[in-house]
Amino acid sequence: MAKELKDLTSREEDYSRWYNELVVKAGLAEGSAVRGCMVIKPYGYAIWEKMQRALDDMFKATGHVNAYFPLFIPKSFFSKEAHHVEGFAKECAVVTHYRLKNDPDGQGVIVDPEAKLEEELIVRPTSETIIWNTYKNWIHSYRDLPILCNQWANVVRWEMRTRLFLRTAEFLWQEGHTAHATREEAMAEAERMIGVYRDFAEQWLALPVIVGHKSDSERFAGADDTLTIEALMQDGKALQSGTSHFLGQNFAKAFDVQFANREGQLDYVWATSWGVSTRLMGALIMAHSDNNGLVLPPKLAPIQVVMVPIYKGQEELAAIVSKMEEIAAELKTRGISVKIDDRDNVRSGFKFAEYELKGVPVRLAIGPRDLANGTVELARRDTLTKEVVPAAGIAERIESLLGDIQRNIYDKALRFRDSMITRVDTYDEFKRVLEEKGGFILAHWDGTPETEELIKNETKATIRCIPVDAPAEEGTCIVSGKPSHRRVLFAKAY
RNA sequence: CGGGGUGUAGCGCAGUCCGGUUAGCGCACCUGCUUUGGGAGCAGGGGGUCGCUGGUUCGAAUCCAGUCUCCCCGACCA
Repeated sequence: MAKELKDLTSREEDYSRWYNELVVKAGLAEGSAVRGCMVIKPYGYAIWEKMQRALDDMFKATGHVNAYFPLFIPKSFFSKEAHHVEGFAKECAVVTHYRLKNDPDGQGVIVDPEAKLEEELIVRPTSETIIWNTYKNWIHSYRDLPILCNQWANVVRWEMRTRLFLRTAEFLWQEGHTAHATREEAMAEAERMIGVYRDFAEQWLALPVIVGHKSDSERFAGADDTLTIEALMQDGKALQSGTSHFLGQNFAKAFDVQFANREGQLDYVWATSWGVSTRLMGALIMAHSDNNGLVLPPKLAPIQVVMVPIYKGQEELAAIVSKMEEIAAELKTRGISVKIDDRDNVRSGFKFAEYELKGVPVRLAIGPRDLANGTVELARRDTLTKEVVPAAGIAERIESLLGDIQRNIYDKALRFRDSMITRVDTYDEFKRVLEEKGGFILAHWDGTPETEELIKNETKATIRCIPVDAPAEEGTCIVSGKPSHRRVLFAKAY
């Protein structure tokens, strides 16, 4: 039987197809009846739930609480912050009516023209406006600050082109919105949260990221500063995986949110917002998968250990399954999720391939030979290796193996990422590296939007970020030759 | 929104150019037997408003018009 999955290839087009096919075949998500939207299937959603839980814990640990704000935002809210509306107006879904009626001329229903809304409602593309309209009522004194809220929600952005997980019309995310008494406190909050995202990406997704500031032109609409984590995919393209914005007093001024400070004077509050989305699922898939399918970090795998019996006849199966249940019980007391696949309508070889496609980190096979010898066959997904080991002490061994796999996946991604960072000093070299190798490029830039725009138009590469840990280094811009004080990070991006 | 492709069984496709038996094939599914340490074999069986709407015709999956979906590329964007 032919392999279901195409080969992973570095050619851009094929990589796109491979990604899409993998997402569908591994049972993560599929297209929907509505253009640009997706159905997240139970297996994919289970991964998202694990991400949610881990992130939520990290938010709580940094003093945040959850809240919920409306899906619909009155249109007028968008005109209050000029940059914000410019950034989002073009891609919003708009509710204009509130009722349907039977079509008088035939079957089906039509929009009732009588039911036109006086003010249109915008389906939230992000919630800054409605939240700041609400915070206005919550904040009167410095004693009301800080407000540290997070919202888990869906948002809609009517993008022209969509891709499963990476850019869908509707997507799931969390958005934190905080209000502070001082500029310094708000800046510290924005920096703390990008740090939370970096830790989450590295420790849970096993994904190394580069933290930095966005350039003026890539900054969030309405922000004074945008911090980002940038990850590298296996095809050499970058993926913005999370952002944290310092909003200054822009939204406070737009929504007139003032408070009395300790000195009894009125001042506008300082704000941040930060978010990560189901796009992280795309990052997870593209960063680690191989030709056999997904490779999931154990900490996010819905099934961490799968057990496949190898048997002839019902009696043998019963004996093997009973042994497996014994091991499974022991694993469960250690908090490890286990599945025993005792289906008798597919053969073991089929199951092996299927769980590899789904990225299950550890596989245990037990056959009559193992029963006789007191052994099990232990296979790991990340290296595709297997060995026969004693059944005694297997739970402990698996627990430590899961940790090894988590580390190994991260280390592998880190080695790849580091091998794909190239320093260049001329524009010719820049173009050559981009063409032949891809990945991140560190180069000097004169800091002007004109140069940035020119590079983008000529090469499709953008400034992913100005890394926070970039050492001061005198040099000259690769395009204009003007002086530069540090290198910035370029790449083609999703 | 521009260019290209696509839509026929749960999935993947052929058939469309050149209209004409009861619309086929592979996988999956069901039944039986044999198999089982890396995607099993044989035999039998079930499953279709051919994306939707309208038109041409004695007759449309096939021709014409309109419309929608999904995929790829570009612009936009997280």
